[in-house]
Amino acid sequence: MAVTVASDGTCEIQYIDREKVSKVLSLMKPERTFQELAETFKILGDSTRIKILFALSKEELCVCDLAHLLGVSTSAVSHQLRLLRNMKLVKFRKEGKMAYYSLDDQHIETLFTEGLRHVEE
Amino acid sequence: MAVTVASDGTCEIQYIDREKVSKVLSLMKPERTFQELAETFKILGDSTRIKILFALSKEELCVCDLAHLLGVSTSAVSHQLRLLRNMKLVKFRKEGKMAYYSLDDQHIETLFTEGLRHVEE
DNA sequence: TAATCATTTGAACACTTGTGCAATTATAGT
DNA sequence: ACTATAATTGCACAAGTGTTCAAATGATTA
Repeated sequence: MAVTVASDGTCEIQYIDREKVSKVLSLMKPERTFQELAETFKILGDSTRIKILFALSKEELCVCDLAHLLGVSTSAVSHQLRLLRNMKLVKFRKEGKMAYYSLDDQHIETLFTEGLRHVEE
Repeated sequence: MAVTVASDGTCEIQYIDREKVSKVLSLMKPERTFQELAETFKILGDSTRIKILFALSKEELCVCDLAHLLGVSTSAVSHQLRLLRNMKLVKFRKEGKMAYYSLDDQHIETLFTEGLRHVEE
């Protein structure tokens, strides 16, 4: 066995169960899938955003309603809404000065319902 | 209507649909629940950790196997494993020099299976 | 046209996070 | 005891994140 270390820090020697590793390797999803998966979860990994999504799953609301509901500034809510909009998780409709937001992806709702089940045991 | 702004930046005036807001308010979960939910998703919100969990859902593996599988350093893997250990998502068994890791929470598996369904459409 | 207000935006900031590096621990073999 | 090695750990640092503040935008009303 060679006794060198790859420049990227990955160990080159050490013990490896080739059989297990190649079996798992064959089961791995493409890199892109894992990245999208991580991105999806990352969006849900913030309590402000979770609360926004939860609230919108119950009712269509404007920015100010959301701000009141969560006890944060409208600016903070708006920044997060933009993120959620870019990820196509919420949509909005303009009515005069107001912007009414609602969920754009009910998949997400089942995802965090599943998460709730996990947290609430 | 008063025209002041709360010190915390929350808008005090602006239009609020009291009925909708109080309805949603009554449906909100306790703060703690949202935080735990966010924490859970945050853990899944990193592709290295996702891959580790995915791999471990297929096979019990040692740190070096994981490092090879993912193409990252054992140090990086170990750092992440500690996180996952602290969150009680993985467990490990020591055998000689090796540490064999496996999933400790199959709930998580269903969670990211659900996530996969969402990503893979 | 002014004034008001809901919302958005950009810049700045403190804070968090993931990884590399180097040192360390623990176990096994010689 | 000495060496080798699997894994862990602490430190440092670049990159990323969430919020605030102030300014800007766009719509409504006087």
